Amino acid sequence: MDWADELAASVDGPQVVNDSKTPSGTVHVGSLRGPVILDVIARALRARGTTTSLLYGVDDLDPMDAQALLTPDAIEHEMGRPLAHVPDQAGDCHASYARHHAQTFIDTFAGLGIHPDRYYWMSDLYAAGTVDPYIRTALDRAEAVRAIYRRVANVQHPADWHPLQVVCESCAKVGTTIVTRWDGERVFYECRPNLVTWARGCGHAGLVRPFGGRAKLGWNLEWAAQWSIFGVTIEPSGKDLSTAGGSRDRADAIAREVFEREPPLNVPYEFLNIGGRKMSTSKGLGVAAHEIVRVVPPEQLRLLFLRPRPQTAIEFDPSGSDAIPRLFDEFDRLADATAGRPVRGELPAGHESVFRYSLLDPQADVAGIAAAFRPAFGHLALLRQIPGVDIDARIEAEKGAPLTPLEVATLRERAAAADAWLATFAPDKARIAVNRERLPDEAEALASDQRAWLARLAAAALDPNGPPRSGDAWQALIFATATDLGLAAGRAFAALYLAFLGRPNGPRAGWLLASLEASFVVERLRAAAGEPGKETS
RNA sequence: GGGCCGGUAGCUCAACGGCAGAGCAACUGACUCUUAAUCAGUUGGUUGGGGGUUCGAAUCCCCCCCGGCUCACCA
Repeated sequence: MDWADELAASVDGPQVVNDSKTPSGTVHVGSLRGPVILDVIARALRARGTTTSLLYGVDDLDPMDAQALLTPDAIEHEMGRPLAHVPDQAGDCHASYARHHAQTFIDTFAGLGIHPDRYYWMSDLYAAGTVDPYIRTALDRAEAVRAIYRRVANVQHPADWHPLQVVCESCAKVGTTIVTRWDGERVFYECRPNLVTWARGCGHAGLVRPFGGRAKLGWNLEWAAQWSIFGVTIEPSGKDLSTAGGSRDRADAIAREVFEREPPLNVPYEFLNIGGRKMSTSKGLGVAAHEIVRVVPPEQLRLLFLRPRPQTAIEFDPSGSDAIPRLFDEFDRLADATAGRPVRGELPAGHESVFRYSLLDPQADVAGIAAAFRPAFGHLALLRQIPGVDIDARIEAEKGAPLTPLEVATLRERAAAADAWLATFAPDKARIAVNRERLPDEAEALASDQRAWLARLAAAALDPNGPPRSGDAWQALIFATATDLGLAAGRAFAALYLAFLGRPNGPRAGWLLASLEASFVVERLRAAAGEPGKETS
């Protein structure tokens, strides 16, 4: 964890770490990198004893622009209105659309162990008059703001443009209005039908005191105002904002030149790419966000996001790959190292921090958690596919002692994740399916000594006391018959897997056979041996 | 067009001025209850290309190639 600890070591004095988000819709997994980085920075600062507060803003006075999330008849009326004023479409008792969607990301953050000291709502700050001084300054210095836009972003606003949008007194929209005059107390604004493509203004014009929530600063100015209001010292931002001439450059310049305050330290971060492409559920590229959350538990997801340096793009391609099992393995390796168990291979720099920051609870008993027994994900995925396996008993046997409550919880979490993985991303080679219809084509590759042994096993299964009933019994019979014929155990097992699974390896064969009906097993053994199967009486 | 990130073993990545490494995969061997386990070992590299700085460059500088993201309207 070089990056967060280094960052924490590079700053002096109390720190205010901030981020904010527009509650316009659901949160997708790629967008969780920012909050994780934010949280890790705060934890790293606190680990050094730095007084730190972690803030998260809800930009709920931003205009509604997510058409897809509205009912068709609500689009004309709601598009362009402040999110805080749009009714909750879900109708589940939230005061507004903004409250509803903000709640989903607050819940998501909490699920990832991210608990800001305070959530603040821009609609509240505007209503309370907290933003008014910045509105006044921005209007007084509108020419300076326009100059910044020209210089920094090469954006040429009209000479009468002002960095403020009034909530229209007639139609209540904020996304459609433009301010063209400021007399020191009131602004003149127009609600234009065609100012933006995604919402239609009503044509109203008026003169209004733009304070107390009746108007909203432009995005870049609102950002800079937040910094001044809260004394923000560190604020990460995604590459979409951190690009040259982008929002962050503009907000930085506005902070310095208009609000006369040094902007916070930026920690630009890259995104999460799925298979080399930006994760996008809407385009059908990559993977739906909610699926990943089901397959990757919170602590592994934190690890995924915090292990690389923020400015490094994360390539994550869970589909048909071992990326997810590897993520679990890496987590377990870090746990082993933290617990003082021997670990193969190299460890990342500052691996203790990487593990500690991956945990949900910042106050967690790191040593105790690291020492806990964790079943390997790939192994668990295998066990989940074998019928009749008592997973709890099996894992407990592997540990060699009763599982603690924490270990049981980990096992449950991983078993669920393994099931979800097998149902979605797992490569075919990770899936075990007994081919019940017919002998797999791959069984043609069986050698004559293997076929002879399969016939022998089939015969042995029928005499003298009927087929084995347990995995142990099958396993014993497999070894006994193979030894009789002088067949190496490895070749015997390979023959079984080819006959039943169509592949040269598989799960513990005795238990696999025990999970199937004996008649089917015998029939298949004979078929694979080259004997007629159906005709056996 | 501007910006950012990346290109190192088959895959995922580390090394950030001092002998190019790990995990996984592959391959070899061991193991009579093991068969995706465990253990031991092996293979695998012109660090995208070219120049420069340096006693020494994957690492720093310049140019180029490739891949990706992002901005340029709004937030």
